[in-house]
Amino acid sequence: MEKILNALAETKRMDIIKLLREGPLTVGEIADKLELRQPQVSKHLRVLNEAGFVEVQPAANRRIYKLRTEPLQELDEWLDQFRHTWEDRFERLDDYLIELQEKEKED
Amino acid sequence: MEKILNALAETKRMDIIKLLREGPLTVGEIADKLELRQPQVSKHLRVLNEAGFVEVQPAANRRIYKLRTEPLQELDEWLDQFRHTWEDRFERLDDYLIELQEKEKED
DNA sequence: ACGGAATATTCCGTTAGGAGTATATTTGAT
DNA sequence: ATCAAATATACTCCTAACGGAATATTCCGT
Repeated sequence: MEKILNALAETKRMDIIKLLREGPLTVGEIADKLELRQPQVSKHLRVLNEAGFVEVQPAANRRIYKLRTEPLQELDEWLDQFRHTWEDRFERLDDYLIELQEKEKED
Repeated sequence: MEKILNALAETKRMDIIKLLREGPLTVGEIADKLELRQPQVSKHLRVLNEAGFVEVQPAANRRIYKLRTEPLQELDEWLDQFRHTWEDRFERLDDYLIELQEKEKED
């Protein structure tokens, strides 16, 4: 999960992901469309690959990168644990303040 | 969105978020429970705050930090654009390979 | 007003990561 | 076998960010 978030938390990599939503692309094409240098693209693709965001298909000279959505699904599942929270969360802050005062008295 | 992801993509901050799920806590309590030094906790809370993940309630000497789920909701909404993709995505890779060969012939 | 506790901020050293350039590697074409 | 194109890797530089220690700040109790 940390790897996934780290991969996403970088503008250029996020751009690549957005771009690959429209379909697979070669390294050179990505570099052209995003106006990045080829080495940077390769490096970012490496990170994305290690986080599971892309898969590679060699085609002769080139390598075609295709988006994988599994990491995003994982992120979605991770969010599950919070979904109930942003729906029926009751205000615990007031309770906590009282609890804190109780502790004070004990000392 | 970048701020949100950046805030999440850090182990300690993620730990703080997990911890705050159980309820609001003071800085000192967070430091104790996670075995972190107080200044680091304050710094991480600063980042979390700027990303909208926490709100603060001063109580005398202390400051009680409470989790906000809005950024997570934002993340959830951002994921929407991919949800259809990981359901009914058709294989475009083969098509692309053919398309690539067409381009070759043109040159 | 003073002192202590809780927290925020600052300064510093160290490290991780991104960008640029050059180079290695692979592949197809001739 | 050689060459050019596409890509990956290595090296260097530079900046951002984390961690630690010290200090500033705020607040309450006395």
